[in-house]
Amino acid sequence: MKILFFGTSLVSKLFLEDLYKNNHEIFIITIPDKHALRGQKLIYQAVKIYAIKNNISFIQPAEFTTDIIKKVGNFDPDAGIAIAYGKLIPEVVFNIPKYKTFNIHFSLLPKYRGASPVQYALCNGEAETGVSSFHISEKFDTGNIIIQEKLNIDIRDNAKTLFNKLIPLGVDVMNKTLKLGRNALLSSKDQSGCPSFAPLLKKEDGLVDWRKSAGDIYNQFRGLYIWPGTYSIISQGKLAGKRIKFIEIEIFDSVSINKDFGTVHSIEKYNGFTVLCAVGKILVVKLQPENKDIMAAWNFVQGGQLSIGDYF
RNA sequence: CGCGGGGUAGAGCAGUCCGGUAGCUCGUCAGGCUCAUAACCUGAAGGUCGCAGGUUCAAAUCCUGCCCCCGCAA
Repeated sequence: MKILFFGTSLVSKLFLEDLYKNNHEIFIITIPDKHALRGQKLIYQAVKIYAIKNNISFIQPAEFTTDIIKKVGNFDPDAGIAIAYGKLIPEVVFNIPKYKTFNIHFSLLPKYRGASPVQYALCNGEAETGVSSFHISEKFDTGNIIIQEKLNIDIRDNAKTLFNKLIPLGVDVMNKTLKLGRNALLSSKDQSGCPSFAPLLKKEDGLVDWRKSAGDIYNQFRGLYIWPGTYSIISQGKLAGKRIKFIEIEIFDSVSINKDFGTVHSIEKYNGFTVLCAVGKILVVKLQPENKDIMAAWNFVQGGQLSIGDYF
């Protein structure tokens, strides 16, 4: 099949890989290159790197000019697939392919419409999520559902492990949807149920609120595991004012009711240290101080960086 | 030339301003104590203080150049 592929990130690259291996003829639309990390280096996104490596043709339009639209039309695609593309696709473009364009979304739509469905499902402590394929319409994530498959979320799952489960399922759903071809258009149904939203995450969403319960904080940690991560800022102690990123945490106790939430409560030999939450305690196992490498929380304590009684 | 922090024993840090025997908490090894231990006691090993120059009687510390790591911002 001739496939028009909209994608940018690592996740979309994994879908692209499957399409490429299945010998589809692919034309990629990905986002323009973005600025830099610490120095000023240009970063190529995963999809672009893969496209270059495998000599797949791609374009990086900043906007869909008539010229771009003409190019896409010349490719004459059978189907369009959008996965983590990162920009809104105008109707004139997503309607170009014969069977239109569908999207793979990692939630049971209409739940968790938006850019971060996996993360939000975890943050909310959901026990179940899934993958939906749907026809793209003008509004984000509102199109008609083609295929929907469920997946259980394990209590130990974090964003990384859950993505690892959802991606193969998503690839499967993508292939099934492709196989439907024109029939996908006929069989798709309106989204039913109460919609909820999972907007793009911001760095600040990673700030831990110790007034919450240990369970809620742990869910937040699971959800934001890959990005932006969870962090807190030391208010009182040797490193007052410094930011600490949490790399690995556990629920240490989920029942105690605490008044001095945010306080370092105990040092657990070799394991790390505990912090009081409004309800329960969190054990910090691995962390990354501002300007430092990732280290075991226990080692952090060894260096005298944090003591019992200090607080976030 | 975006802003900033850092490189000292296997780990995490102090010491650097104000040059003068390389220190702390752990780990490791040996011995002791103990029914026992990731507990306690005693002892030991382990460092070209990121690299290269310079100043000095003397440099982890002051000066110059370079390499590497990281946080933030975008």
